[in-house]
Amino acid sequence: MSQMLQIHEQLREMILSLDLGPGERLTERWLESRFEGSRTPIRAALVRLEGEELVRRDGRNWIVAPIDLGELEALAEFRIPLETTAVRLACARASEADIAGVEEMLDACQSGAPREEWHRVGTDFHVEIARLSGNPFIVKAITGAMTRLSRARWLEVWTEPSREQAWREHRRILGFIKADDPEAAAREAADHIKDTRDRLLRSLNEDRRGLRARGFAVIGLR
Amino acid sequence: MSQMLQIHEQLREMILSLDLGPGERLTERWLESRFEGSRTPIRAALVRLEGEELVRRDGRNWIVAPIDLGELEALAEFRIPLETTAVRLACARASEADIAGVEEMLDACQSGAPREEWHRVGTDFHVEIARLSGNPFIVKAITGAMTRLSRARWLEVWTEPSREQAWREHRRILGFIKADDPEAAAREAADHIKDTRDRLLRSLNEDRRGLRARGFAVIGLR
DNA sequence: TATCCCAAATTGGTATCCCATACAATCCAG
DNA sequence: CTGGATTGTATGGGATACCAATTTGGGATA
Repeated sequence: MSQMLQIHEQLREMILSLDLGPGERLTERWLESRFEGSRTPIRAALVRLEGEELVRRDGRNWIVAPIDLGELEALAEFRIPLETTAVRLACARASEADIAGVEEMLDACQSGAPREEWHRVGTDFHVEIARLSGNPFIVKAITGAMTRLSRARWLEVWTEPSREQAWREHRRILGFIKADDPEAAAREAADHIKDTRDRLLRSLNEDRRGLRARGFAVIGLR
Repeated sequence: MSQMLQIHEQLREMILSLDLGPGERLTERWLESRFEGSRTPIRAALVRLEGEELVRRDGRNWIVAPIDLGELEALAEFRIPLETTAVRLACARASEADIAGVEEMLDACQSGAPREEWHRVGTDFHVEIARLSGNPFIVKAITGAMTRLSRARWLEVWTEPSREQAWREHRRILGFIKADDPEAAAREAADHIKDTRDRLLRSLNEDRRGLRARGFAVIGLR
C-alpha cells in the first residue's frame, strides 16, 4: 500500500481516538518525523483528511478539526430522515443472511467488552443498517455523519448505563427490520437518534469544564 | 489565492462542463503544461477532486470520473427524504427575505437565457432551498448530490420543454414554501425529483448511442 | 521594567529530482 | 510469420531544494 494511504489511515485513527486533541496544530515537519516520510505523502494525506473534515486549515496552518458540539442538533436532524429511509428500505431489501450478519455483530459486543469495542460497534451498526438499504449514497452520508459524531461519542461509551441503553435500542431497531415492520423500525430509529442526541447533550452539561480541557468546543451549546 | 485552489477550480469546471470527457485519462504531466504549474499543486488538486469523486484512480492513473447513469435511481431515492425534510424546515425557518432571494434567482432565468444559465439555476435552486432549512449537513449533502447529477443534467437542459417543465415545478415548490404549507411543499418536491429522474431516463433511452459517444456509461441501465 | 524592533528560525507553497514500475514497441528465435 | 523475451519510455510516488511569509526571541532603548 502506498505510503500516503498508510499515513492517512494512521493519522485518521489518531484523530478519531482523540490521541490528537481537537484544535491541535499539526505542522508538516512534525508529521514528517512522526511518520518517517517526506512532506509529499503527508501533504496528500492532509488534503484527503481535509476532505473528510477531520483536519482543517487555520490560516496557513493545519489543525485537527475542533469538535463543535453545537452541531449535535443539526446532525440528528440530518440523520433522522436518512436513517428512517434506510430502515424502511432495509425491510424491503435485506436478506435474512444480511440481517443475521448485523445481529452477530451486536451479539459479539457483551458487557465485558472494552470501551473501544462498544464505540466501534455503536458506529458500525448504523453504517451496516444503511448498507442494508442497498443505496450507496445513503451509506456514504451515514458513514460521514457517524465519523462526524465519532469523537463526541466517546462521551457516551464512558458510562455503562448509556452504553447498554444504546445497545437495547439497536436491538429493537434490528428486531423490527427482522419482523419486516418498516414503520415501527423507522419510528424506533428516529427515537434512537433523538435519545442519543439527548444523552450526549446531558453528558455535556454535566461536565463542561472537563470537556473543554479535552478540546471540545462547548460554545454555542444551549 | 493559492495555485492549488485555482487549478482545482479550473479543473473542476472543465470536468463539470464536459470539457473533459468522463473516463478520460489525466496525466499529471499533461496537467502540468496545461496549467503551467508544477506537479505539487496539481497533485493536491487531484487528491481534492478525488474526494469530490470528480476524478478517480484507475490503477495508478488518474481518470475523469465516468458518469454512471445507473446511479440515477439511487440518487433520487437519496434526495427525496433529504429534500422533503429541507422544504419542511424551510417553511418553519426561512424569512420572507430569504424566500424572495430564491424567487429572484428563478425570475432571472427567462426563456431566452443560454443553456448554461438554466443548468446553473436548476442546480442552485435545490442548494438554496436546502440552505433555507438552516441545516448545514443537509446543504452539504444536497450540494454533493447536485454535483453528482450535474453532468447528466446537461441532457435535461438540451431540450426546451424539459427545461420549462422543471422551472414550473421549482416555482410550485417555492410557492408552497412561501404559503407556509410544508406538506404540500414536501409532496411537490418529491414529485419533482421523481419527474426529473424520469425525464433524464427518458432522454437517455432516446439516444443511447450518442450518449455513449459523449462518455456516458449507459451500462446497467434498464 | 516595559516596549519596540530587527534578525533568525520555522513554516507552508512550489519546483525539481530520482526511482521503481507499468506499458509498449521491438527484436530475435522458432 | 508468430510469439515471447527484452529493452526503452513515460508515468506516478516519493524526496529534496528553494522561496516567501510569518512567527519568535532577544536585546537595545526609553
